Amino acid sequence: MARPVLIDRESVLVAAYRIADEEGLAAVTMQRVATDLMVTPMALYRHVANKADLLNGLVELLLDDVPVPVPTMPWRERLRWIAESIRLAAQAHPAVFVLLFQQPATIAALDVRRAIYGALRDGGVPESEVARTERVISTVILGFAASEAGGRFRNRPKREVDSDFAAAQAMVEHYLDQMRGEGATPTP
Amino acid sequence: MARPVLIDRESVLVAAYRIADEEGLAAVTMQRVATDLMVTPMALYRHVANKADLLNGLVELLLDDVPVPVPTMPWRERLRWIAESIRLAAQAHPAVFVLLFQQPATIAALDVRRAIYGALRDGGVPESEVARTERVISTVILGFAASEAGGRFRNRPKREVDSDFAAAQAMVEHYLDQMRGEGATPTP
DNA sequence: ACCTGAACACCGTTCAAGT
DNA sequence: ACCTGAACACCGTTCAAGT
Repeated sequence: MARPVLIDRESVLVAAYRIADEEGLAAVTMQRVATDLMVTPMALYRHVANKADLLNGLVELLLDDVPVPVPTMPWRERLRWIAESIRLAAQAHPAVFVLLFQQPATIAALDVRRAIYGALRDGGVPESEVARTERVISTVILGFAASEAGGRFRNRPKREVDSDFAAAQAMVEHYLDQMRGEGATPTP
Repeated sequence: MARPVLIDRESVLVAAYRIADEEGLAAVTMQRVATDLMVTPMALYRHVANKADLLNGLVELLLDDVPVPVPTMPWRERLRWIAESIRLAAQAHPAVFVLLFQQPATIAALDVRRAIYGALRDGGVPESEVARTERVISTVILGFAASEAGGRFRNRPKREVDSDFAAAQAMVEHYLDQMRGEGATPTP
């Protein structure tokens, strides 16, 4: 009988993801991932091209963990939901999250970006300003989440960080109201 | 005669800084730094505690490269100057800049933070709001600069990134005007 | 097709030894 | 005090070989 398949790409990524979450990126080595899967390090190379490919896979896994809101939700709530989801993902997977900053924005988080576009359009942001507005507010939210994930706020009490996040969100919302133009309908 | 001293902490950091700038963080190894200084890798350990200490030293070097504005400058111009300086430092030293996100905000950039505090006070931000306002606007500017340094915008034309930065700055300035309160003096 | 054994060039770091 | 030689346990990655 043929030998059973021991691992596949997904099991490799999941094992690496768990190591990153529990012990940080430095603990994610080919040898360690292999050990956890009870194979030799060389077996991994049939499922990931190399270590860089493995790390890219982790970012994909992270983005799959960011829930996208249903389009029936009011647009403002959708944006708040996305911001909150990104922050929660950063808190749950800080090691992987910082890798997001090394990836082109056009590749990472396609679904999330589309959801933001939809909310901005429904909010009355002119089509010509939708793309830029998304880039600017995404940078603010990602910057905050990455600061938290990377440890920039590690010496600050949680309540303070929470209210800083609320302040950043308020800043974003005010910017948004400007982008919507003066003739836009008030907050739905 | 005594043998001449070959290296010191500063020469080690400067050599590593140059390698990081020219070839990225991955090229910064103890062996490579030692080779450039024409000593053995073990010689470095008399001047830096270990590799983590060396990387921390690079962040200090980076922050020394961020010029702080003179306090005679109008406060709004001081803030713009700082934001611009941070962005330029990120562009000049992208590899080292991303390390800033791994450091507590309280340790890194003490001088820069003090300069921002001063500008905010001169701008009429109430004392009780100075610290939080600094944290929020620093996060926006650092987030933008780190996005650029990390390559999140690498697929976008330079002009677009420049105008995104201007938009982010406008957002920050608007937030600031709110923090200054309604009775504050108009833009000096 | 999938995994292993052996091997390579590199890592960071230590310790005792030299000057 | 400062640097080196030798050594250690680890990296990522390749290639030929096994099943």
